[in-house]
Amino acid sequence: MNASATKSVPCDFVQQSKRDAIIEGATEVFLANGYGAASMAQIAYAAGVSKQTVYAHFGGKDALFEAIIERKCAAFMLPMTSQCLAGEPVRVVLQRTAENFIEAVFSVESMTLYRTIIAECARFPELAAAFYRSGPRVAADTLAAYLSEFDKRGELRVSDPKNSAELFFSMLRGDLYLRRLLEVTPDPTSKEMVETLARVVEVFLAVHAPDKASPGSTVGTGRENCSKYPDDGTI
Amino acid sequence: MNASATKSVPCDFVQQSKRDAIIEGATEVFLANGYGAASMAQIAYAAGVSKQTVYAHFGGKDALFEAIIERKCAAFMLPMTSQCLAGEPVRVVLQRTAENFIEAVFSVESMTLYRTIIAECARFPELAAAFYRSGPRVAADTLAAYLSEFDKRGELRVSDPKNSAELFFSMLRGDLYLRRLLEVTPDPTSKEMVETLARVVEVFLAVHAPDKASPGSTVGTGRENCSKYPDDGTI
DNA sequence: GTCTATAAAAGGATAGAC
DNA sequence: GTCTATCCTTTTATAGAC
Repeated sequence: MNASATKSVPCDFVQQSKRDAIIEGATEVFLANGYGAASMAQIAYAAGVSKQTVYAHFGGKDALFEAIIERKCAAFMLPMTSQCLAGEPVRVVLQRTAENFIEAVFSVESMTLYRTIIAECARFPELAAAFYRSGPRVAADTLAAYLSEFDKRGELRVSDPKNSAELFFSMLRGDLYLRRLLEVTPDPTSKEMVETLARVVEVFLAVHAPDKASPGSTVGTGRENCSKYPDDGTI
Repeated sequence: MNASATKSVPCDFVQQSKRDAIIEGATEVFLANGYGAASMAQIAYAAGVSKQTVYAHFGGKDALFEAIIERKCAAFMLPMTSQCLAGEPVRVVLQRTAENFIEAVFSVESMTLYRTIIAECARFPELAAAFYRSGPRVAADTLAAYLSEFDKRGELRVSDPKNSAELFFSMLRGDLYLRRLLEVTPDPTSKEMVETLARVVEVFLAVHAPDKASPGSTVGTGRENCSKYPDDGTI
């Protein structure tokens, strides 16, 4: 009946639990500064707790970083997977997929997460793998499944759905993604992104039109001797 | 006549100068560990000099890092620019450009440089910009110039050479680049890269065939209402 | 110019009180 | 569980001898 319970927090406008506060603060600090430049003192301050509380909950800096990044990776593709496009016509599927992809991938938060993971992929290889699986991989697999359907129904000609899906997302990233990742001016405008998106959809549809040969098949028209390497299939 | 000269190095199998040794050692350590995890002591040891010598030559860690990365950026695109392709037929230009690009960009050294720059692009924004200008930008501009020529001669239909060049390199990077950047298994094989390269050239040629509408032009076939956003050209 | 030795600070992790 | 105070290591940067 009294307030002597060990786990209740009397003041309720603050964080529900210290643990959540730590997660929030650590996310902010790690994504802003990267792993190396983020200090435990800084994280504790941002969370409004003492350093020792951070250690009590997460053990150490490495474990905390892994928990934070894994959490972010899991939430990364929500905009992509929240919408079911089954039954929609080809163009709608491509357009919406592209929009969802851009929304998920071009956001400031995603770019920061991506930079952080790349920066630490030597020290935390498992995080990089988790990111790849929960992000680009699931996006490509999802689109590939749609493409297979369209191929079966004869609405597209897609001999290798996985490859074609990857091609779609590669085109979508394009130079805009690089510029945004490196924070190079001029930063891509919303107009540029919409134009790129539209062009990518058009190119993709043109390449996979049902009456054409699929890009997966080898087209043998004059491909001889263009390489500077010997013709043994390697580089 | 004696060895009292202040600048000569009697033993000639070692580095010609301490400065070169520092550059070499710092490059190695910075690219292996990143900016934060690299220590000046480590760099001095790798260079075979004392810490103070490093400070005497470069002033501090920041200035040393900038010098090292700028140097690497300048040398980054040598494989791409060392070969002149003027006068070659379309397919040869595309194939060679793609091979040179992959050679320059997929090398272990390039990937490491790229990771390091991304990791520090908040702290050293000018380095990121220098990388972009000396790498992706010059590659796209070079290809765009060739594409303009082919368009004039009627061998391709390229309404926006810059955009098409960027599309070409975007397709070329593709999922393979992402996997290599994140060091995700399975690492792309040489065979995969050659196949991707061939497919990209085919797709690019198909999309820019002289008898077809260029992907830059808006194709008005059924593009209405596919977006989930209002139709005002923004996201 | 180059080295050895040292100063000065910051960061990760822990001990012990409550 | 949480906090304050502290330990120990590492790191950047500099002083002074040769």
